[in-house]
Amino acid sequence: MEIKNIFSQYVQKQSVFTDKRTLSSNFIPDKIQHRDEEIQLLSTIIAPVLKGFNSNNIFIYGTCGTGKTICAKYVLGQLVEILGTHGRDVRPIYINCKMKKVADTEYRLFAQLLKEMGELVPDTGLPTDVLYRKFFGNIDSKKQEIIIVLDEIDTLFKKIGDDFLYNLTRINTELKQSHIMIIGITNDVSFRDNLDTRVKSSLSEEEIIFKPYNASQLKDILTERSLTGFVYGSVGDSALSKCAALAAQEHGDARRALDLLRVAGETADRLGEPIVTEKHVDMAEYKIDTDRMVETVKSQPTQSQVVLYSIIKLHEKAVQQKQWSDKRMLTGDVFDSYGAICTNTGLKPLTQRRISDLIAELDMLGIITAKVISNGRYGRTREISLAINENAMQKISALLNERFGI
DNA sequence: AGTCCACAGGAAGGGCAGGCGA
DNA sequence: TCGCCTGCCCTTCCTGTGGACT
Repeated sequence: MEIKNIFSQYVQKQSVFTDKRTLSSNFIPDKIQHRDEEIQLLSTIIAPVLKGFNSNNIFIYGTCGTGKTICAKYVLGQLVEILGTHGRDVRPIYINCKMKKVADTEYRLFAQLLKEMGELVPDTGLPTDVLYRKFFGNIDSKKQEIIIVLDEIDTLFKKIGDDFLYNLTRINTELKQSHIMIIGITNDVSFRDNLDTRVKSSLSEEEIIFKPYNASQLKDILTERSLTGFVYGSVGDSALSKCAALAAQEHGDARRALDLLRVAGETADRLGEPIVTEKHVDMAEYKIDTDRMVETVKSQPTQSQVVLYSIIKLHEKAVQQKQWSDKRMLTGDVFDSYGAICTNTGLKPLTQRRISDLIAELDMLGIITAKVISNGRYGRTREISLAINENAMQKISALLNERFGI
């Protein structure tokens, strides 16, 4: 079919969507359902800012998709609106600490904070304390309240420790005109316990816990969003229930529920069907998992991809030899397989120590599972297995075969 | 109870790319 | 341009570890 025809057919075709943006997990609706208490508590803690008083730092805990980020953004949005009318200067800065190469080191965190304040600094080359001073100078240049939202703060803590938190809170004692407030958002409930005592005491923070949504609450959220996102009557009630039920199984994850509904709608559109049904939700579930995995693998550096490729090759070999149940993949096996692939492709091999770290990273990403086990006198190692579905595996295997296969 | 294996994982340092100031 | 500084990635060296085996 000619491209022109594809486009013209697309334009003529009826879509189930009216406004797809409202089905995105980043979309902030006018009213957030089933989070009244949390929003009220958050607002109460932040409220002193309205009178120019310093407010406490806040830590928001809750599993994935429980509305932590959206509520924080919602409340800050309202605050900025009200403060604007009072002529006060408040500046919320949102940083996602999980973003690789963006805010995953202390240097990058401060570079990102400065960027958000309109000051660009080089990616490398400057001492970190120079960035501190720049940041300090920037915020203290006028009277203002800086509210820094550090999303997924536990990821940054695991990587670089808690010095950055200590430094951020200590800045307040030196600021003459301004004040910094920190809102930390984390999935890790034990996050605070792992902090150093001096950081804990300098934080003086309040805690808010977001409980997971249940299936009925998720359905309410989906119903509300579907009213603005879909053509009236184009989403079956059973499809909404299925999205809610599937997401409820995954720790009440609203993000997941919205993704499922949106992709189910896209699937129905692509098939030219006017109503989104359970069948589309099933197809969406499979597609989301596959796409996410493939994208994650694509974004990995070469060496990580080779390590994953060697794990896939070992897995395929075990399946071929029908030894899958009794043959386990260990770090040593992966390193040997990796070495062979490097030799064949002419790639410079890294050391086993480094490969060990890369295996741990792949585990963190959920592409593989690597469990530390002890085989008694046969040593302590990691038992490795793939954690991706068959469809994703085929796509990833083809992708890596093209790059590293011989 | 002691030994031993195959690593895990921490610490220190080297090499590299890139920025800064003279 | 050059020396010096930085962060980051990686290597090298090392100690620690859990449980099967002796």
